[in-house]
Amino acid sequence: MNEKRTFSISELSQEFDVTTRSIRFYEDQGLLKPARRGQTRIFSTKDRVRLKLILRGKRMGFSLAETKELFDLWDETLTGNEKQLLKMLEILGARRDQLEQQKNDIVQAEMEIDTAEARCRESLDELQKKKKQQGIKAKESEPTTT
Amino acid sequence: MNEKRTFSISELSQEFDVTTRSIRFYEDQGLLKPARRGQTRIFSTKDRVRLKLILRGKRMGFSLAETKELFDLWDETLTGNEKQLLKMLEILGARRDQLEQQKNDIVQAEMEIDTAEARCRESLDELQKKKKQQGIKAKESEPTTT
DNA sequence: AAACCGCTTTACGTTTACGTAAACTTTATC
DNA sequence: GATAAAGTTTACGTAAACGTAAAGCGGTTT
Repeated sequence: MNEKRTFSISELSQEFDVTTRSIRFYEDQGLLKPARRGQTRIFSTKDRVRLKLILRGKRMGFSLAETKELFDLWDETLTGNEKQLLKMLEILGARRDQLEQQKNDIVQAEMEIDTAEARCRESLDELQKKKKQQGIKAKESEPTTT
Repeated sequence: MNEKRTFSISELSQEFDVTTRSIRFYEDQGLLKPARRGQTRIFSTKDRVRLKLILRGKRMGFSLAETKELFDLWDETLTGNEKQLLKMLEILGARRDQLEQQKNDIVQAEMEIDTAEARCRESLDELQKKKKQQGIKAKESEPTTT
């Protein structure tokens, strides 16, 4: 089940198009905890998943600190203290609300893009018409070679 | 049609829950262009709309620079140069793609929240059962007062 | 007139998320 | 065994987005 593949820093770097510097930084901030063989980092599939989550979080506007908070909380949750579990549920609820907000934002943005695009096309059409008109005028005033 | 109401900096600050410092900063960066009566800023409804767009942009992970780029481009677009219009359409298309990506991210996030929540509830249920078991044991071993 | 309020500018400080360079070790290749 | 390639640490630099004083201006309330 739990795949036991491992990854080098450059493999992950390439796969997710992120610099090794960033990956090391994420480790430094406690978001990743790769094993070590001597000095070199060895990333597990769990690390890989977390990296994916980090990047998605960024795309969604989450700071690294926020993402780390979630990771930590999730780890604590696994130990199963009741208070932790309730807090986790609370936070998950908040996340859900946030996602709703983002969905609304997206819908709004899409509508605005629609109208903006429409206006652009209108303007373009008008320009095209003017061009054609000029073309006709030009032809009318063409000197005849006969 | 075009409402001619105006707003003070503190009105906007309160309405959108953003500091006056931020608003001034947005102006400084060229995102807002309020009129002036003497020294004091007077914001139009257009400024208000732009502020709303700025904030939504932030929630969606856009930088101020990106938002400014869009504003500027849109202003230029109004002058109606064909090249500008085409570029605008291109950028709008890119935005659309980005929104699609964000939608996917949201769907993924929602799924993960679902499973996380489910696990939390399972853990809680188990804890509850254990509590009940202990309760029964406690009753069984209660000394009878008769 | 004094004190207060809201607004202003100027300017230095701070946090986040890396970039970049230097110098060093480890691993692979010829 | 030299040399390149990939990895490492250390450390200083930077851009973005404000925060946070400090000090001044223009009304108005007492």
